[in-house]
Amino acid sequence: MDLRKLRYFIHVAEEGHIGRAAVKLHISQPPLTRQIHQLEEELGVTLFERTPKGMELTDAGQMFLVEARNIFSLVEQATERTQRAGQGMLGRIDVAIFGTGILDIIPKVVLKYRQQYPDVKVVLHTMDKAEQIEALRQRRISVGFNRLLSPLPDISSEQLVTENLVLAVHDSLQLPDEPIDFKELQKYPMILFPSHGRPNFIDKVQKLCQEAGFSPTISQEVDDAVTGVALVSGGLGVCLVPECATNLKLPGVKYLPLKNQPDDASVDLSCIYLTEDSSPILNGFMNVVREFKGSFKDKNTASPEG
Amino acid sequence: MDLRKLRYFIHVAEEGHIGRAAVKLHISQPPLTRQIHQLEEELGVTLFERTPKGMELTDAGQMFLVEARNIFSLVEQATERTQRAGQGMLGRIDVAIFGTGILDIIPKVVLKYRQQYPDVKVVLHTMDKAEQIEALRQRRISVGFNRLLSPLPDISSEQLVTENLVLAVHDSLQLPDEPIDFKELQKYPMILFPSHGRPNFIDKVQKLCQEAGFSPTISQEVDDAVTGVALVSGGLGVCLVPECATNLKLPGVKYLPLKNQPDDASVDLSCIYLTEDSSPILNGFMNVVREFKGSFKDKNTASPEG
DNA sequence: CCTCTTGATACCAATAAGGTATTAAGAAAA
DNA sequence: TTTTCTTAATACCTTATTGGTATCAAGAGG
Repeated sequence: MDLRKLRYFIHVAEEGHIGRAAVKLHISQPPLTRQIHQLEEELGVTLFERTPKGMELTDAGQMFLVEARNIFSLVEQATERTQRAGQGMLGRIDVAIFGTGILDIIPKVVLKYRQQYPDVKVVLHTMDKAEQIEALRQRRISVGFNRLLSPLPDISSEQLVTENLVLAVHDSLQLPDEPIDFKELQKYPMILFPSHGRPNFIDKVQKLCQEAGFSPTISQEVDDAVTGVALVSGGLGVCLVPECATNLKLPGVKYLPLKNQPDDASVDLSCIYLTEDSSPILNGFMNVVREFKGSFKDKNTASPEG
Repeated sequence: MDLRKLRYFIHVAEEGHIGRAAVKLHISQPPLTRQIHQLEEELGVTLFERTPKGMELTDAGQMFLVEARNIFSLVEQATERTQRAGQGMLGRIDVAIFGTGILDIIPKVVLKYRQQYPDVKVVLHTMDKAEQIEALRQRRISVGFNRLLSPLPDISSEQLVTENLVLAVHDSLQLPDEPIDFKELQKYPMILFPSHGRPNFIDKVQKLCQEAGFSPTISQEVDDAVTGVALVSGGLGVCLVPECATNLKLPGVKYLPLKNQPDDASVDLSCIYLTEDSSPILNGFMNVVREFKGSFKDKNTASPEG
């Protein structure tokens, strides 16, 4: 079987005439006759009734015509889909997400990517830092979002944005709606997160407090920012969170900007992927990510308080 | 594009190794390398990552692998279906039916055919004699069942069975459950059918009466046997019907055998088809029809009376 | 009966596929 | 690091397949 024979067969069937089909195929009549004969012999089926007027399809020939057209349409589809996959326009990308990124930045990136690449299926996985790196190396994911990354040889990291920190406080503390001095933090019990995946945001906060000259009173360690703010809402203390967490509204919780904080009182959000991964889908995704680089502070519509 | 290249690609993808794939394909490595390159060039897509360990599919390559397998499965299916169509095992046959044949013989033939050829779709059309002949010539049907056919050059006819005639009478006539003399018919008003498609059963009955030496009293002409027997049930007269019509039970109607009837007091049921039609599906159908030839008198389980 | 059409056949030329020998390059082992 | 092994890639030749030209056989229509 041969796609050439199928193409020839379709033309002969449609023309009902070997000569005319040969003209349309830009070949001469004898080789076309031969190809049709070979096809019939290969199938063991008579596809045409030969009449003095031309070639008429048999029942089996009519069936084969339908099938041959199906095959061609599938071949076309395969070509097109493969080419689109080669351009990163079609396929699937597995993305790992973590922490407060999902409250603002990641959804925007994914939404933009889906608009630009509607035929790529985006699958999101929640993983902590260590899981992301392992999953990248095992190719279970192609890209991950994370914070506070230490450099690795096989994994590239692109910083997406740097976010200021804000303080989640409870109304009962009766704090004014204005920036709060970083040193004031020592007055309040603090909720810290996440409890695993070091070096992490807990280490960062403790380092900042040290730089500011005090040691924080730790009320509670929790797994994630949402839980932390939930505890703030419950009156268990205050909680330092990245600015994007202000999208999280909980009863009695408001977010205060900081003043007089240490210079590095901010967290980055980075995108990580295997350095050697040159797949067009990852490439397309990273191009979208790069469009967002540094643009979040401006675009961020979150009001200073919850 | 070429099915050979697709086959080669699938093997290389499955082996992940050009050398081993070449062995399985019973060719040497260099031409296989070349074919894969040609395929990639044709698609404009890199299908494999070349590593020192072998060939690893890219995302696009993985997509193409799925598509290529689909194409092959479709090619196999096309081959098989066409071959079965060539053997009359797959396809469609349009059959015309008419009159009392549908009460016994035709359903049995169709049932048997469906058992032997389960993948051929049988489409039944109700047509009178003239319509059948026109439809045959226009290829709208492949075969028709009919009675009392006059020979035609382009249409072959095979007699399927010859049926005796029986008389449908109403209980109110108080006739005994035994054969009735043909000449008795002149005593009763007769219902005749069909009113069109001459030469037909009406002509046949009138000829028989003439041979028996009387002229029938015509109570009513109707379109078909079912209507005729329905009128018998209504007490409008008696009705000569083929034996198979005894399967038709209507209130107050019983069927009496005849005695002393003219020698040709019977009707044939024939199968007609285009003489030049040599399609395997018709051939298969006619083979089933021939199995039934002459077997109906024995098999017919109809009791002498309704 | 002749002519015109059709597809089929025979033979040659062009193209494409396959084979052998060899190379370049990266990984693994010394 | 160097050597050796593996891998796919390349160059060159041979074989097979495909297409072209000329011609034929067979029906249909005038």
